[in-house]
Amino acid sequence: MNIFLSNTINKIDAKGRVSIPSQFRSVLENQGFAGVYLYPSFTSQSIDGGGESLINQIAQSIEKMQLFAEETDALATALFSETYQLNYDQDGRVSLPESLMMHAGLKDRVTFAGIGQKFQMWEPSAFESFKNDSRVKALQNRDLIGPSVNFSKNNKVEE
Amino acid sequence: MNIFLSNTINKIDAKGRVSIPSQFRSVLENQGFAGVYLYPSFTSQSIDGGGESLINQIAQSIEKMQLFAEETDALATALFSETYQLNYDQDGRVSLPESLMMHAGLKDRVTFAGIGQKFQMWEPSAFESFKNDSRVKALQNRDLIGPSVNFSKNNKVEE
DNA sequence: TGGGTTATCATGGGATTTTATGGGAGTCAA
DNA sequence: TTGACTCCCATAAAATCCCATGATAACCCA
Repeated sequence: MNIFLSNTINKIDAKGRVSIPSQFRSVLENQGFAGVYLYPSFTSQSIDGGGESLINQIAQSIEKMQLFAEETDALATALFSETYQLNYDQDGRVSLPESLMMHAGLKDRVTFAGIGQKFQMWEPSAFESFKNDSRVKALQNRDLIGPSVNFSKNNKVEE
Repeated sequence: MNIFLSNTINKIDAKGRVSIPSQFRSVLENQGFAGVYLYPSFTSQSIDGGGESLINQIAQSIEKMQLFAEETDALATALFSETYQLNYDQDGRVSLPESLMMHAGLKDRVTFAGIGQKFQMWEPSAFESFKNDSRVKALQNRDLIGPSVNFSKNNKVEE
């Protein structure tokens, strides 16, 4: 598999360890190494995560921006200084940094949600409400997605 | 064959396994790998399914959008976090996630209905009533399809 | 054309493997 | 020492593999 899909809830144990879901690990390992990059989401109370290719994409888009040096630096600093590279052990577990736990309001359980190029980690009940809101927005914006996802209005090629 | 056609009812066994109809499997394998992508339909109480090409289309349209936009995350969450990639075993069976079973109201039997680029999975009796409605709408809108599909009284886009 | 033989397929169930998770023991630094 | 972090092993539950069966469909040949 090469994109992050589906969602699961895993436990954070007494030592602060969490298992990265096995399907996510196989995506990560396809990208090059047995670990994750995590940083606090800019837009929500969750943690964004991904592998080599996510980090490369972000680095590239920062380079491409035609900004004054200071602004680019500020963005890069904001992003990278809060980004952690965590290698998981042979059981597939990492221990989360305090600041990320805080940002997402995590206690003893965490929802891993695959969203394609990256995944997010949420406090489970917070994720539930976000998901419901997302579904509503997606329905409103379904034209953006394109004709291929036949998720359409009057549809019906059916029979 | 490269599109999904016709419909069959298969059993969900005690372990929660279902056989993907063999004709569907051959479509899927033509697309690259021995598995399905499943997600809850946005518009009905059913499960949408397809192969590589369906998921690639979805992924591409989302990639085209901007990386940090809030809307993009919401859209990607709505689509991907509820999408499951299930590789079927050598008998052609998958086990369905709880949340999909719930969404479609499945118990011990499921109707697979081919609708071209993708297929749907329905609780059998729910599918029956949906099919009847669809046929009425399809007849009303048959001009939309174009002259090439001669989709006359005895219908059948099939074959 | 009809009848019998072969494949193919959906399904049941036992055996094996994977996965998430708990906890012990070792390492290193303050 | 104490705490943070590994590495390693144990376990239970879930997913997957593998084999057997019956039913149906496809095939073949007189």
